[in-house]
Amino acid sequence: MPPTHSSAMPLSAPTTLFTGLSPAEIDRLNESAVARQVAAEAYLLHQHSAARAVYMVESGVLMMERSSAAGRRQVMAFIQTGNFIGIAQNEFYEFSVAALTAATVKEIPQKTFIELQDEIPQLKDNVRRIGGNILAHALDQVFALGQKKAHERVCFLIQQLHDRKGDPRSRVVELVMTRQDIADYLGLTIETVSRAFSKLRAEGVIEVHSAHTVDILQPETLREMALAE
Amino acid sequence: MPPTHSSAMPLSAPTTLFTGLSPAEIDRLNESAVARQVAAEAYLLHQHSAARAVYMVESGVLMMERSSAAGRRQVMAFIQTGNFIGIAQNEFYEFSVAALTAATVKEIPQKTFIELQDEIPQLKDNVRRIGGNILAHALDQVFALGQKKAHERVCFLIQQLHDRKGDPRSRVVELVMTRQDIADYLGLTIETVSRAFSKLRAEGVIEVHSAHTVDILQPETLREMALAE
DNA sequence: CGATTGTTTGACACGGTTCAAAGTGGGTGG
DNA sequence: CCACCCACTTTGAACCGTGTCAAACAATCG
Repeated sequence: MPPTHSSAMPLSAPTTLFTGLSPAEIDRLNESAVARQVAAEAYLLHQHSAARAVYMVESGVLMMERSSAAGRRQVMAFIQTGNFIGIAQNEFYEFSVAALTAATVKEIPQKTFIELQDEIPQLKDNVRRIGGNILAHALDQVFALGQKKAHERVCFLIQQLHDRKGDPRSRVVELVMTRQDIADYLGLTIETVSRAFSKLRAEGVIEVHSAHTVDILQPETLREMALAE
Repeated sequence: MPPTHSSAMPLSAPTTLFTGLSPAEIDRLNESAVARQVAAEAYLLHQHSAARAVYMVESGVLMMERSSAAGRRQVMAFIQTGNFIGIAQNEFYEFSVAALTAATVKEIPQKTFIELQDEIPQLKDNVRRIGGNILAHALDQVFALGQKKAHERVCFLIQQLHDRKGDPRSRVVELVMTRQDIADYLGLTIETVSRAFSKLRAEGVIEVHSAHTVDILQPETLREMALAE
């Protein structure tokens, strides 16, 4: 049976670049990669700069954002261990990527990366799939911003962060980002985000331990609100 | 010099699957393709169905949409001649595609399409680029829904439709879709969209010939509003 | 322990939605 | 060909959710 909704179904086994690769192939990929450290608050890459590399996140949390000339900022994604950056780019990056925490990434030159795909068919498949997942994520966000109320968008984010953690039984979600980052991700203001958290707490859907840790008390309610059912 | 913003720069020569291909290669692609007619109002494909083919639009206008269990609908894109459908999909379509007008498309089985990319390197590049454009479109929409006011979103759509027409000097834009479609694309209601058109008309930015034809009177103002500068 | 930054809460204003009604246009049948 | 009808669009008025402005509160770091 097909999923009822893309975001309704956490990926059971998320595709990485290494999925299905032989040890030898994994080695080849790793040989082409250079480890890079990114300090908290620092930028990994900037909007409009030439897209020369793709990145795999090894640790830490980063944030993909886009700013207009007027200074309005939209956060496009929060990026965690196992996510990829720059896979579906043309010659220029369409966004900046900043580190929320100290992070380590592996950098592969775009040219090398494209060549490796010709030599490793399975890698090409993985890239295809990851590209599909990235687009699916963007479409989920379009739906959230276009159709959902403030508290539903907050549920959408909490659910998204929860789904990415391996264990579905865990009910604790860490919010590494600030309220401003959340607001800019969901197309809201700080105050509205804060009120949405308070409302969900008052309704008993979540518990807010600190501003950066929430407990999910009613997973089913959260999920419904996140999907806007 | 890099573009100031992805949507600020209409693609000078939009990439098609055929870009840079030899006549023989174009023939091979065409041999694998089956022409299909889609009647106005009919669906080309449905959300959650298995993604078995990719499509090139030859004529007509279609609409990509996603609906939630609650019946809320988000229009993801308006698709015109030269656009592609299903290029960046995984096993299931994440959206439905309906025809606004009678349309003709070429259908290529996904499997064949993937194999052809192995045999025609330039085709692989084209697919990469088209995939990048599709993601860029989605990111533009996220930005619009997250950061822009109603009248700016309407400018965003008008500008987008204008940029896709070949001739940048033409100041006429045809709106094939209904106000409801526009509303669902921009995350607004019919009434708000209608009021936004009236406001832009009152300000002299556009002229509304009929509900489905507008004249751009102040291209510069329109562009600024569309970009939210 | 104070200072600074980030978060929550409150009061009010505004933009967008909702509900209602009038206006417009295209198509059909008389 | 005109008149009617139906669907779509526009406009109006009241309401509500979110944004804005302001202040209290909490947490973090020196």
